[in-house]
Amino acid sequence: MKDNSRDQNFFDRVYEVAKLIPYGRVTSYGAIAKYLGAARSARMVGWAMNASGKQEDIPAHRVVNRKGVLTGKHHFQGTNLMQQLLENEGIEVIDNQIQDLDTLFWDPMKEL
DNA sequence: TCTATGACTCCGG
DNA sequence: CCCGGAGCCATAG
Repeated sequence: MKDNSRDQNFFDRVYEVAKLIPYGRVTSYGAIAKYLGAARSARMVGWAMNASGKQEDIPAHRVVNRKGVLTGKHHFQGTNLMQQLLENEGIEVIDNQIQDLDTLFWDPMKEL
């Protein structure tokens, strides 16, 4: 057990923020990373999401890249599961890209 | 220890 | 907005 303080915290932070994403809304990795104070570690947020498979309450499908593209849909179980989940929340997704992103985008820095 | 990789983002053209 | 290149940083092998 060395010092699990920082790492564990980072992952947990990401999970908590992901859980805080409102229904029918989406955000970007960079936004979460920035909110956590690791704006330059957007990739790490994605990595945390990858590990989120251990957590069932993590709506990773609400997290997309800055373009609103479902870059991580490939990591979901189903081929189009991510899109299905988003559409289920009333989010229109075309060609792996979220439509009307401006309205659906949820910025933790701005909302929290 | 070092290298490669990636669910990203920013910058210049 | 699209394209190519560079930066960043934790994890895996």
